[in-house]
Amino acid sequence: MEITIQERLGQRVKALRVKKGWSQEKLAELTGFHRTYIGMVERGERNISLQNIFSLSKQFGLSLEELFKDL
Amino acid sequence: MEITIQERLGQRVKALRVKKGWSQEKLAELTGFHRTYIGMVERGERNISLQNIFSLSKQFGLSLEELFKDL
DNA sequence: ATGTGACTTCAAGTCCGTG
DNA sequence: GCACGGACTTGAAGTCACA
Repeated sequence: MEITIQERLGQRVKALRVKKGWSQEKLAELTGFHRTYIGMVERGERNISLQNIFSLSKQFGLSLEELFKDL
Repeated sequence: MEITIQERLGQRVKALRVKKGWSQEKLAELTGFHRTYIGMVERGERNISLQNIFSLSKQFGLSLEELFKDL
């Protein structure tokens, strides 16, 4: 079973979040998303929209290009 | 008025499509999207999802990183 | 060959909770 | 601090007739 693009992005988001020392709740608070949604995104269960991808990348201080680097 | 991220992506998609010599209808056929949907994406009127962004990037033979380069 | 408004449908995204 | 579930509301996906 191939890993999907949303799972790959989810893993990236989780790695970045942990690196920042943030809980899912903290990232939810920073981005304005719901805490359960962050969890679903990290598990690759949600097909996130461009706007929301952009919100996450900004929170991590990354461009979209950087966010998707080697993904 | 700032240009939005979806408008920037739309312009990028259009530029890539034109460079390939494709009409919106041709790109629609290749990606499986509706012709009018392609137009709306190019005009930045749709908040496109990760899956659909990925479908477009594959059609252009680009990685997501490349698609978002300097965007 | 493309722009636009108006749809319907179903997934995105929220909010309550539990172990 | 996180995964998971049920029951919501909102918004993207996808289509069409017409200009």
